[in-house]
Amino acid sequence: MKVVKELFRGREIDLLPMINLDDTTKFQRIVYTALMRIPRGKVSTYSMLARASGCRRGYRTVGNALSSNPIPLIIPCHRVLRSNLKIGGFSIPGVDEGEARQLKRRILVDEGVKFEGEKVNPKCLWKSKS
DNA sequence: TCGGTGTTTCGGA
DNA sequence: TCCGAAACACCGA
Repeated sequence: MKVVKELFRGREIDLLPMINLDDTTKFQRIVYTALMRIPRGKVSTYSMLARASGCRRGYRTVGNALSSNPIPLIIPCHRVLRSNLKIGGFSIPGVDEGEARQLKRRILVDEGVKFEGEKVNPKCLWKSKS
């Protein structure tokens, strides 16, 4: 948990190589890689990740990949929102769902993402095409 | 083998 | 504009 704190205090992550991708599928790796490309303070959506992964209708798979991500929070699954800019679901094993959602929002705020109620500021959206 | 998943998109009314 | 259905890929029972 200490590491996690450090992560969101502004330190960039070089932990990607540490992540064992052997247990992940090809599609998941694509998703994770795309996720890592999201800069701090930016967020993405399931749809965008799906597009980035090559499958326009792979959003469900993306959600599945995120929910079963090897290292929650290190893989910035918290930067993934629904297409309507709402948080959507977020759960961490061993953490209450409500707590996890709060944590997610807090992390995003800490990273510079601006919230408008339950939604995030569209300006904080990260576009793979830029 | 089957159904569910942190959802989205598309077509018809 | 709104509602219903279908959709890629993958995981667990």
